[in-house]
Amino acid sequence: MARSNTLKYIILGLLTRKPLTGYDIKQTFDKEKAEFWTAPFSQIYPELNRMLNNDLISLLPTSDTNTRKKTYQLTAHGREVFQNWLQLPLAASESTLDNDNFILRLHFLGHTDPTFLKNLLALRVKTLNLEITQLEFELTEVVNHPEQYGRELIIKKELANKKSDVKLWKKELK
Amino acid sequence: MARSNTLKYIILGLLTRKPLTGYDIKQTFDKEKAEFWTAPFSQIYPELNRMLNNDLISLLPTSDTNTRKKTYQLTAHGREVFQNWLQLPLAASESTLDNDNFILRLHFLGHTDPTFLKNLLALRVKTLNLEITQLEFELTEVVNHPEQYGRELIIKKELANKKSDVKLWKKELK
DNA sequence: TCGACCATGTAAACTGTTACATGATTGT
DNA sequence: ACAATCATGTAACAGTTTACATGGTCGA
Repeated sequence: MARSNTLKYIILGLLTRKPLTGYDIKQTFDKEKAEFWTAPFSQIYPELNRMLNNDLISLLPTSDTNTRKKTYQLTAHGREVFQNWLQLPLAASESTLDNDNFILRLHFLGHTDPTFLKNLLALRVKTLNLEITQLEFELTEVVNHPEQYGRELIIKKELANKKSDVKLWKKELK
Repeated sequence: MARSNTLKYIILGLLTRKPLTGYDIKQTFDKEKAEFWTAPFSQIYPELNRMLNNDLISLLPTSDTNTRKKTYQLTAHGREVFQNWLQLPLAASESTLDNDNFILRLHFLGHTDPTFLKNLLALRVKTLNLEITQLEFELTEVVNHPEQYGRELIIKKELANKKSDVKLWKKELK
């Protein structure tokens, strides 16, 4: 996922909830990473400084002067950039939504915006159905090749996963 | 998956089937990528030259001198390196096998080595069960946080996927 | 002859990982 | 006093993507 600057948007997303330090952000990654993402300090701290320079975040003023701790909060600009990024996949007509971009956005949603959630789920279901059609086709091709038995198992796994996802999101859309 | 030099092993794996050019390898990626992997020419060609220098592959002698086409085949050394890489996750006791490393190895298996396939599947099932336990726990935590509704959905999706995988691999183990 | 596809590469920029470096705070 | 954890960073390296560059072959 090069060039998409994912880390920046994850940090923005985490800061929409509450102000955090770089250390807090790393803790959150370690706790939630299984379904999500991870990044080392050496990536987080430089990114925070870049974001500070770009006016996406600002230092939370603190009376505690004798500590090196830096707590960051979103600026108005940062909040706007994050909202635009959230909406991005829904902007283009005829668009699709891959799993990473879907998961990334879903992660930050609560119960507050059910319409947006439904749009996101609907677009993902549409994309999944396209992928399922393609995989069904690939399966018919590979069954004649016993030397690609491993690949056949992978396709079956992917099909089962995607069908399970469609079922889950459709349930949520009701 | 940095540092693990995945591309090298994928190329070795593809060449176990038959000799290929860099262009052929790219074609294979494009065709099989959905369940698998992708890489641009700018990554493939330099990698092939590195592998040639390391005696993992060699140029297939061809009478066709007036073409720039380069067809590569595995050397004995390359074949050995690939076999060692395949077995790697099974070597350590108390090891686990993440999805990427599992899929990567599974992709190259045919019907020829059912024992190895079963060992691989068994290790993956073991790992999946550990991950499922962890996700069940995270789910009990997140249900009290309506502001993390999106994350709750992600955990549910991951749980459904992993349980589906366990079912599929256990069926294959019988 | 012209466009699609075959065929191989280099350069620059970006993303991500590992190793290294430093020092403060908190609990036992 | 000592260990664990809090807290912030730099440097070097590895992997990946995008843009650029070049030329051959084959069918309509």
